[in-house]
Amino acid sequence: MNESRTEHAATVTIPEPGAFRFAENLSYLSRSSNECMYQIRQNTVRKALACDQETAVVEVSEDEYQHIAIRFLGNSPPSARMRAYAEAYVRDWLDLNTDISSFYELAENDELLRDVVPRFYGLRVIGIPDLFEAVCWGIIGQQINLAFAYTLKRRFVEAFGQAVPYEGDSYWLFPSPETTAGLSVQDLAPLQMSGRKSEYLIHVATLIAEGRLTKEMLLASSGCKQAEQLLTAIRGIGPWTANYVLMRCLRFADAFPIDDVGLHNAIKLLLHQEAKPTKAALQRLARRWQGWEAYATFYLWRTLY
DNA sequence: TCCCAGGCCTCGG
DNA sequence: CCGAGGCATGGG
Repeated sequence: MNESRTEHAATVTIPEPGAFRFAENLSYLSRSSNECMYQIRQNTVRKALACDQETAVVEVSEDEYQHIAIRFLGNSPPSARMRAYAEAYVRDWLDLNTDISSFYELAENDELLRDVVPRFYGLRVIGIPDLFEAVCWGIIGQQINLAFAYTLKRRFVEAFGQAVPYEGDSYWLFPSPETTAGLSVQDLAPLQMSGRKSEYLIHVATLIAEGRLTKEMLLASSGCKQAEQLLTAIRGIGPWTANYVLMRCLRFADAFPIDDVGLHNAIKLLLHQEAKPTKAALQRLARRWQGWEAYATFYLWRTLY
């Protein structure tokens, strides 16, 4: 064995659930070369994590026994807290705790999913475990093309986030709500962020920094609809952003961004139609996805890359 | 130049 | 409740 210099038993392994393929998920993670929150290299993904004041860079890969391996890079061994945090983070990120077999069963009888699901077998809804990051990504992505959204996110992260260095590269931690709450619209203008979006970001940062919006609060809702109402009451968060966040961060399987233009385009292309589906057509399609709207949406999005 | 992007808010009917 | 207009900018 050719061991590297990190000798502090700093690997956590997680058995993969059924209907999971690491490569398929890595393929989704690779969709933008402009992504700044992690780096793909060969068959692994590297990312900075922070737990309390402690930071780490981890490399997530798949070992030969169908386990996910989280290896801590760097010379200082992670604390027990950090190890536990990293495992929970990766479980959430890659959705390792969800049994999706009933989604796959449902897909077999669906005119759209019947063909799509086998193409991307083992793909999970990739999460954005941090609430502030998820809301920001939603707001940033409103109304602009995805390429520009990635650019805006990168500028925001590199201007106000924290770099964790490893082997000459910077692994970025997302800007904190506290830092963002202290910014002004003028601070964000040089990033080419619109004034309106800057207001939204700063406002939601303030809510989260003050503890007036938390994941616990949303998870304690009676259901997806009530959680959606909590979110859409916030300026800058409409139905699309709310459902996007509920899907990617809170992991409501029935979250459904029905207004999403990407979803509309995916359906149009798959059905070889001239026009995008009407709202009524979308509702009709989604009736069969009940309880799994988020997964259905994510798989349909996947067809676009 | 024009239109579309992983929308949302405001305002007038 | 519903539709139109404005927002800012990049990319095809």
